[in-house]
Amino acid sequence: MTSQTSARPASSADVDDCFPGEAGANWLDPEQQRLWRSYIIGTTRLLERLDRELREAHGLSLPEYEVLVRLSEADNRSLRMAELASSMSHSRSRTTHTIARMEAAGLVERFSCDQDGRGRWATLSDKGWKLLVEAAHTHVRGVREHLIDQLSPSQFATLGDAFEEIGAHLAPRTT
Amino acid sequence: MTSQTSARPASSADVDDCFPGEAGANWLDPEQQRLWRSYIIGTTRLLERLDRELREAHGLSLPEYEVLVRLSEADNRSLRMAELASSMSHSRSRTTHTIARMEAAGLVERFSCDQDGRGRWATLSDKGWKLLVEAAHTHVRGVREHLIDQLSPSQFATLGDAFEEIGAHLAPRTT
DNA sequence: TCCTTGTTGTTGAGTGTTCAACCACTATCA
DNA sequence: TGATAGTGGTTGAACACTCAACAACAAGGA
Repeated sequence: MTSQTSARPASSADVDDCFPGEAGANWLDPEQQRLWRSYIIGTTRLLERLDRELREAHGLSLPEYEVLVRLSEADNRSLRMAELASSMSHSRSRTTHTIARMEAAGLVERFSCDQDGRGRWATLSDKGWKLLVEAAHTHVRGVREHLIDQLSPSQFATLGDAFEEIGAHLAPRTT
Repeated sequence: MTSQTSARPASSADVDDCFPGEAGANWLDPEQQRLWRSYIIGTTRLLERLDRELREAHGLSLPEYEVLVRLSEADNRSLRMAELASSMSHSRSRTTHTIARMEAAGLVERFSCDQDGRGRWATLSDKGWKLLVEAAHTHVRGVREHLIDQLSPSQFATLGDAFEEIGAHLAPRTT
């Protein structure tokens, strides 16, 4: 294993020579670096694991699962493509491709929109609903086991609230 | 915008009929659902933003930047491929592809290993070092602006420690 | 020595995402 | 009504990642 520092390009002796006069460059201190790196590694592993478990048990990726969840919550189990995209913070293009695949798999259907000739509805099919009902067990168990059960309730609450603020601060994309 | 619930497949009236006798299925409660979804959205936006800022300013993705950081910290600015992979929790295959691209761009070099005929060293080139020195400013500014400055110090510390535990609990892959 | 097993790293095919361009349509303003 | 700008959604190519298979070598025992 390697050392746990980061962000500042290096820690060896000759480094200061390579950042001449940049003492005021406001680097992360070692503790901040450690926390940041823990976050990156932890998130990488967590999302990878949840994705893998869904795939192996149900042939569903984590983003696909999220699509099913959002459609299931919507009126008539339907959402406009743009709504669906922004609710997940995905690009329109990505959403189109994802829904196209899921439609080919029979999990969702698409319908043109009467009120707005440009729009399209994505609707959860019965097959999609049934798959969601099954996959939800796997997903929830994973979130508990790998995330919630690893933390104290207050840790988990702090974590969620923190990302609430972070997400709110980062304006949604428009691509 | 849509409602903020999740994980449990739906919230409409007929849902309980669809989960017969599963009151004991241990779903996430509404607050847990909210926290979980905040995390997913926040993380999606944060990583996407940091990646975009690096790309636009330096033509470098966030994973590529992390490669540069790790190599810069290592003795002789070099790491074995497997070490590099595991330090980022990436697969060997992914690391091979990433390094191949970065080698083509002149940012790293690869050398066979004398002690172990199977092994290879990835080494940071001068060009890679120079790019890292530049990109570090962008990256650190982004981490501060979008993450650290949005949180209190104790929130940030809690977040980092939480993911330390989460990451530790999830065994590294072997693929 | 030979055989077996495990490790390191690469490869190419398949899959998912991004990006830029585009068409169809709506909204606004004159 | 016509012109213009903006929005919703799709497309295809380029790019990044996963997965399974593989080649080369190491390690250890018979």
